[in-house]
Amino acid sequence: MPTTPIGKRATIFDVASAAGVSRQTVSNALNAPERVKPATLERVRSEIDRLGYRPSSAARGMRSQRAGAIGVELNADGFSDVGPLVLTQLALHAPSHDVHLVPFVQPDGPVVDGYSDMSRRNLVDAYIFADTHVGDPRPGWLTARAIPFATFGRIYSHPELTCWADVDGHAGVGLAVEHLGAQGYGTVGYLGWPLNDRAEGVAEDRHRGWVDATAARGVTGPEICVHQDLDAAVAGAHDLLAQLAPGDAVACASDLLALGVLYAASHRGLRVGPDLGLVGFDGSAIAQRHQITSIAQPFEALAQTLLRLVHDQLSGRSPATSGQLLTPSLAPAASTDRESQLTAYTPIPVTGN
Amino acid sequence: MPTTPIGKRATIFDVASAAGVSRQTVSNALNAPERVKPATLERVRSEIDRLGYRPSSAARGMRSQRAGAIGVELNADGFSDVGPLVLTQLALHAPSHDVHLVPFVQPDGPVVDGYSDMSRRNLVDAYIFADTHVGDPRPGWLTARAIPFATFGRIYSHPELTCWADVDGHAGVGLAVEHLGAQGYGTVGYLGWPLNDRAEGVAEDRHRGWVDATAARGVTGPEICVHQDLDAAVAGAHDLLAQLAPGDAVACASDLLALGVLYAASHRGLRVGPDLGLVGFDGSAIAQRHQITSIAQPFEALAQTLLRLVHDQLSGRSPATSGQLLTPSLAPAASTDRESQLTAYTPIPVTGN
DNA sequence: CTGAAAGCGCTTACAG
DNA sequence: CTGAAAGCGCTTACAG
Repeated sequence: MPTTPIGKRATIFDVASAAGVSRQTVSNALNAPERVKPATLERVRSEIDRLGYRPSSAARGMRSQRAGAIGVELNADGFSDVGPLVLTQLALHAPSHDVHLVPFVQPDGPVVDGYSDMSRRNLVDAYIFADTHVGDPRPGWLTARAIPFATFGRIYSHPELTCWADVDGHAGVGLAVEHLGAQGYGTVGYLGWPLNDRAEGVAEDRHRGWVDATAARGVTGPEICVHQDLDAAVAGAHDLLAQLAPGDAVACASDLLALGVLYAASHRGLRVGPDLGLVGFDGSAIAQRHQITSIAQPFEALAQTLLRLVHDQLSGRSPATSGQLLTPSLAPAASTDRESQLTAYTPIPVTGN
Repeated sequence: MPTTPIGKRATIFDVASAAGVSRQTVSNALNAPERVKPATLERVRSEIDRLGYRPSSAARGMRSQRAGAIGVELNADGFSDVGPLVLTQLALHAPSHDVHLVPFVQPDGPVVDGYSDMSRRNLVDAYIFADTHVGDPRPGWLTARAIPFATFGRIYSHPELTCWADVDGHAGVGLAVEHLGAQGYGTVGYLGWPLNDRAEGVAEDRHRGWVDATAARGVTGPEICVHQDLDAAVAGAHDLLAQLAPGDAVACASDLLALGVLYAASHRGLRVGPDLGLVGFDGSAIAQRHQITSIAQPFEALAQTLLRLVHDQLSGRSPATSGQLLTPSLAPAASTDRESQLTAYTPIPVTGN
């Protein structure tokens, strides 16, 4: 296979001869600048800039036995998991940790094949992945081989592991309840997910946030749990709204569930904002599109934390003593504020039931 | 920085001595199997399997002067561009082209910095990116340096370049119109984007699909163009529906616009399906969630085509003589079929006028 | 069909 | 503070 020419790169040798020093001094200027006399350093650096020199990734990796890369597993269906937003933030911040990302997909669910292959080729030094669950083979396999990794979401298969970062759903829903209280709404009901659902931990985490926050207010409210589906959300919201009065509010486990509340409320002649408080969760496109106040996931902090977790392990630094819980923030939508003047309502069909 | 031990990998030397051959023979078995005697090949391969040997990515890259990687630029906002779905498909099919992906983000829009840096480090051999536009510096910069690349979307800055793959919006909207005709709907109107919009080419492509398909039917219809925004879509849909009668239909440039039609229709007491035909475009989560028939983008074919385009260039093969137009497919939603029995309607508020 | 030599471009010891 | 030597693990010529 002939290689397409891509212009001659400058090598460390070119920089060394241009600066009148040896190759090692250039290497030191890059990797241990404190060992180089300031005047020499300055000269070397200016030659580096002039020639546009960058160390060859392959040569550096080969000598140092580090790929300088983090494998990131994507979900085969292209949704959820280490979602697009986290991946974007990871890609944005990877350079500051001196690594690049290598995304990969395993068509047959959470197995270990892809990890085994990439590690054998020394393609990556560590991994980031999401959606761990009881029975997940990945944390155990990696741990047994002392391969560094960090996960988005608690590691339910190995509660003793601390190399995870997660959204503090408890605090997030707490924020939602407080916000609704501060806006003057009365009882705050909850539309959430079944507690024994697939994403068991997440459902419970967010639910307890509502339990504790409403308990703190001294006023609890009705709750309904439904699966992550629009029709189910609408039906659940009707049940919930039947137990609430105008001036009350609903906190939701997700923006999709909040959209269901929006539909059901409208069907019942309730205006979200003036008549009913509503806060979703995730800060997703749904919330933005329908102007629903939401609890925004801290994607940037999540990405930075995950990168730091693997970076620390790669540096042999002592691991964190506990998982990292990151607090989401309130993303208010002006038009669903209590004071907003909603005037236009458009009826809309929802199929099913 | 001490390195965390990750278990001793087998090297080409281990395989060679285990199989009783020299290192080059192992290399040949991997890279030019036809040059190795079948019996020897078999013996080498069985040792490779037994030892779990994989060539070191860094060593191979250094010697062959190929990174074996494709840089993929992601949009800084995490949406659109080479979307999550294309990226997933790229990651899924990259191994069959013997490459891995390196996603990267440029915080300051479509510049050339990231490309320059990655190429200087020999981190990737080629690039894939999206959203080219008039004045885009990337195609010219890469072409001048003979760095291979392929784009998702036509290259408006360099019409002579053929290294692109795109969705055939013309054919897609044509499919939509034909489907609506086959279902027995009458006039087919169009809710699209302004033709001089940012995504100029896409808007025009899809619009002409409607023009040509309705002309072929011998019955044209009303058209309205609005920006990609739910409120604007609802307003535009009202204008459009005012010019249509029950039994007519609407084809849309996107699923979000189709959602606007769904809302406006419901507001006017029209049931999508029995009273009004509706087809969106993109096969997005919106269409699935609201059970809107849509034109699904061919993400897998797109990814495979993009990989093939860069692979051909890297192999020095003759480039394609024209861009690759991929035909999307109809993704019918049973509940909005003409014959469906829609019974449940839920009114829903849309904020803004 | 198989093997001995050279070298890809760095960094890591170590010696001055 | 700076430099000469060695070697990371492969593949690419080339010689047998």
